[in-house]
Amino acid sequence: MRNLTLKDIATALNLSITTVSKALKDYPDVSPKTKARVKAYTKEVNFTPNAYAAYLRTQESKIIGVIIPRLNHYFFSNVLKGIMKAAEVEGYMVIVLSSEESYELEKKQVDRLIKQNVDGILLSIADSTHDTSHIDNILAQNIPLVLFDKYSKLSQCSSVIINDQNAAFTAVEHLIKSGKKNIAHLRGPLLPQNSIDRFLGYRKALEKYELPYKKEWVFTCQDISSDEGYAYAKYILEKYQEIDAIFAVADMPAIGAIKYFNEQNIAIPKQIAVMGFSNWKISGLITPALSTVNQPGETMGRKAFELFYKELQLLKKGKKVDYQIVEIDTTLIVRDST
Amino acid sequence: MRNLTLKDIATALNLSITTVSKALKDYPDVSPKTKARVKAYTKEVNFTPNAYAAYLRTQESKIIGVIIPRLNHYFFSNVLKGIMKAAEVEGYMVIVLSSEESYELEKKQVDRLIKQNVDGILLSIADSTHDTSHIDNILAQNIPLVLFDKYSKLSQCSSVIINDQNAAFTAVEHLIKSGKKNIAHLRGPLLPQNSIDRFLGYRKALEKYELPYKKEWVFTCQDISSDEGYAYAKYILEKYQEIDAIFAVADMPAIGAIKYFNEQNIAIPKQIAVMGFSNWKISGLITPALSTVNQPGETMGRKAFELFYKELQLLKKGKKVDYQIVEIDTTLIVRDST
DNA sequence: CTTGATATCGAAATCGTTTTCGAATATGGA
DNA sequence: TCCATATTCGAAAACGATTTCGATATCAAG
Repeated sequence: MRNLTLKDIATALNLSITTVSKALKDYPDVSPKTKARVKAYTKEVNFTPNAYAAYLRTQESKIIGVIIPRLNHYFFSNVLKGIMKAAEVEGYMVIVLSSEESYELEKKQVDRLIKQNVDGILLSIADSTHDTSHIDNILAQNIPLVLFDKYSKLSQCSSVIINDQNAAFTAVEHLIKSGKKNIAHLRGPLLPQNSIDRFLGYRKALEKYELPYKKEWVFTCQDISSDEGYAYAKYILEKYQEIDAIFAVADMPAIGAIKYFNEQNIAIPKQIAVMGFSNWKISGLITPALSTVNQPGETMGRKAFELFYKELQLLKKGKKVDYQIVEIDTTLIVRDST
Repeated sequence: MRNLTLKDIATALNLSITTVSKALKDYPDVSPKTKARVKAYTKEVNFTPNAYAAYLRTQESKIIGVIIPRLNHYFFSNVLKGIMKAAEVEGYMVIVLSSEESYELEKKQVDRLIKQNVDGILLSIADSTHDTSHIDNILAQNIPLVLFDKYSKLSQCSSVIINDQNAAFTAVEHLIKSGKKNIAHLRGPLLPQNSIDRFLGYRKALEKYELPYKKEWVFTCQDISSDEGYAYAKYILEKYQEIDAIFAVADMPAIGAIKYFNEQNIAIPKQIAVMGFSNWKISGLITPALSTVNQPGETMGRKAFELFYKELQLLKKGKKVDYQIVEIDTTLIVRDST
């Protein structure tokens, strides 16, 4: 039961391969009558041209590649969802790869996608990525590239991001306005821009409201896990009893902290408030429900695809494409933990 | 900066396209010397044959398609991870599609994958899928197919599953052995086999330990959400105070129930115990931590790919392939909610 | 009746591999 | 020296679509 080919259609309709192909693509030099005949028949037998053969002439694979740092990660799953929905509308397939937060693997995955001749690459860089030669490599080959969420200030390409600094500022400001004065920060690793920006937002908020910044109150989460949050919560309770609020770089550490405080019967938010970041599904389900910053993953994904698609159209027309940076709005979500 | 082709390599080395191709594929009729020369050069210039052109001859795309019911779903993310890791080892790319639990969309996605000429399809059927003609269609075209987790008893094809009935039995048995006597069940929708089997496991456990089965104590979760769990928990507390344990078809409803009980200051597990199913990441992080059944997603994904790969090898050799059903072990995870 | 324009179609080249089959050269034995 | 057999290579035909360009048919105008 081999797939049908243009030739099959042509012989069945007593036409040439050329005419069938043209009819399907609405070329002006085939009569409306034959067009209708061809289209009716191809619909009847459910024919669509072989994608790979088409690629060989057009050099368009109608496939894009997406690399995310982690697969089982609520936020990135949502981004994927946004990408796929948008891709489907334009008839694109999505190949998904994971870098597992490893720079080496990320380079390798980029290489695989280039070899696969995808029409574009959507990438969220790994925390451990410290140089951008592989990214520049993509750009050098004129493959449309869009970074999302985890971007790099070093590379000159389209990106879809949130304003981490402002979002963090707003979150910490909310803690301050609710009366908290000694606010600790569970920050992310030193490398990714997002960690840096959220940390800067935290500092800026303290500064504006003239609260003390103490670097002992900033704790670094290497892999942004709940375990780290749990451990730091314990440490804070033992060592810095004056701390009355925690702003975490992400929901996971915040949830870990809440778990520990629950176990110790610490009143949240009365004795200590906890603020997360990202608005994972889980954050609304724990007790107390976690206040956090909503980071609209699906919207980011959709935007990222749209950016790619626009670039591709320009590229096909031979026009100059210059990169664009889209900032997605975040919102503060106040629940019971603050 | 066009990609290199065999022709480029051939002219550079003063050989024919044929010889270069053969050298790369270790044909016996090219001398070790030229083989070495070709391989050294292709490595130097980082050449790999164009995948789509190769497809045209070999009819192998080295791409598989995966359809899952939901993208932002911890369990399926883990399955994806397992599939991708295994696929990568064999040089396969993975196109991911989502059916969003819709039968119509699932049919469409299957169709897209067939049109894309993927080498195989890995599928977890949607809850709303009520017939299997699209699945039979895959099989009819001789495309290797592996179902995972959400399978159907109707289709004769390879599957990777857990023993839902046994797993549920063990979970309920644990509730009984911990002294609970009036056990309610938040079941899934009526259609998917998994819901049915978990429900049957629940009944079997009650039966074995001679506990009453009351159909009023079985509540159906249409979309297996935390909201449903929350609502049913409230209903149970108001209407059936004698119920002292809940076995949920999945973690989400269980977590919703716990949330409500926490709000009402109900002692878990003393007054009412709660058991989930699937072992989502979140279930260990709430308070009290949720007892559940571990469903090893990554292992399932890996196994599913392996099954596909084995089938493909047989198919290529023209051997008869008959389908296989692999059962993955689950384990009971006892935490603080029981 | 010729000419030129227009509408409709098809032959053939092309994309980059793979693979069959035949040609050329080298090797070895009688 | 000559033939038979290995060894090593390349020409060419696929794979299935797209697209350029030329061929034919039709028709109106001169």
